[in-house]
Amino acid sequence: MEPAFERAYPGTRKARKRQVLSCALACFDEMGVDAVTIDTIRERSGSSIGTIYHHFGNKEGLAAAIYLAGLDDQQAWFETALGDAKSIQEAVTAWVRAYLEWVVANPQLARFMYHSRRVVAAGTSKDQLKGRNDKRYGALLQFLETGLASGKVRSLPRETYASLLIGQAENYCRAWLSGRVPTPPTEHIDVFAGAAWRAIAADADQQKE
Amino acid sequence: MEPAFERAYPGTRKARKRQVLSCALACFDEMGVDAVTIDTIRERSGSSIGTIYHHFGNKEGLAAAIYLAGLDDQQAWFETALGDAKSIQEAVTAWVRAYLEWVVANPQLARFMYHSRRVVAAGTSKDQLKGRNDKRYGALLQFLETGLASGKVRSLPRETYASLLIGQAENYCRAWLSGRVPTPPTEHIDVFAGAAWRAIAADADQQKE
DNA sequence: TCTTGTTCTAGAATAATATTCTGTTATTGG
DNA sequence: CCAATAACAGAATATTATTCTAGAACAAGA
Repeated sequence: MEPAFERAYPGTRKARKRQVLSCALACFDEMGVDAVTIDTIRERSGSSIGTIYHHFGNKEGLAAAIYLAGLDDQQAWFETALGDAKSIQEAVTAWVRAYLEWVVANPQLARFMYHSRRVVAAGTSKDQLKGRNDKRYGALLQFLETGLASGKVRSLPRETYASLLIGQAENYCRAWLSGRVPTPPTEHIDVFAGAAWRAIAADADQQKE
Repeated sequence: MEPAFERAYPGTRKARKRQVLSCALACFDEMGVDAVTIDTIRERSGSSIGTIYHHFGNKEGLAAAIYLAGLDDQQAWFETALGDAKSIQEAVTAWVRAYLEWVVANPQLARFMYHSRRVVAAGTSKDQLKGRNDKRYGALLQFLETGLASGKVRSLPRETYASLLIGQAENYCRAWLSGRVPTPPTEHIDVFAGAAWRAIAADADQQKE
């Protein structure tokens, strides 16, 4: 059972709900969201139509529940990641590492979330998503500000930093999850942490100290 | 009418087919693939159920036709992009520029393709997709080999180069297409071309000349 | 120009699927 | 123990995808 679902819906009372979530995720992952029928999920989870609709309202609600549980799990994962970082470079490395490790630890969920952001974004309030996202990036932003002030970080359009930091790693994770490359992202932590740092680091001769 | 569809299905005889493709893409883009019904597309395109199924077989076939037309259009776009590049750095810059410009020129198609790779990958033969992809990256690979030999390019795991080159730009394009950042990617060509080059460039003291 | 086979168009008929509804059974709080 | 609420189940209904049949437009050879 995925830790994300245990976290989102704990207790024996919610066991059936978790069971449905887990089976639905497996189905979505194997066949793609819109190829999966409610009846397939019902059969695989040993549940019933009524139960599924009671818990999730409709198919989109089911997808949204999976997505939001995944988002919360990621957030919890990241919250500990930056714990003891002393410098911006350490923070970036820890961040990239946490990103790659979460994907490798939750491949089905990661694949689903990459492909379904849109589905959920439509149904959920934007504020809710934005709030969670801010929390995810919050700690890193502090380091970034400091780094900018000290000249360690290259001055670039604000809106591009997130892409520069995580884009390469994300692209590789997508490739791995879809089988286009064989090596798990975690084996390239150094590569992607290094690339992220070089993407935002100032040139050597521009640093102040 | 999208150039991609004119290219894929030229001639007056295929006008209806293009019309359906274009309307379907607009519907998919506005409502998400699985929220769109065949009847919506029929109504919007002023066509008929029979016509749609005659041309595309089923809904997935319609999505696949859009995807493959987009892929061919991208490929044609890229084929001219590297034309007069003299060095690996110029090639990387031209490549990133072409990538960003295509996305900005074809936002609906780009959004659709980012979200539907999986849908199509299932239905289409992998060789077909791989062949097209190889062709897309082919010219750039030549430069990469040369750059590696001369020491201009950092030695890294082969499978990571593609992600290092295009990951940041792709991430920003996705963010722009989903409204999370306001500025069109083409206004940050320098940022992303520079980042791509720094991601794969060897450190100054490691170059041979 | 006719005619013959093919492609395109159309919409009614059917099949598959999502969702609602009604009733039953467990669980919790008082 | 007794409501009140949540969970569960599956039949009934509504929505949507797909198939089927048939006519219209078209291309190419006689």
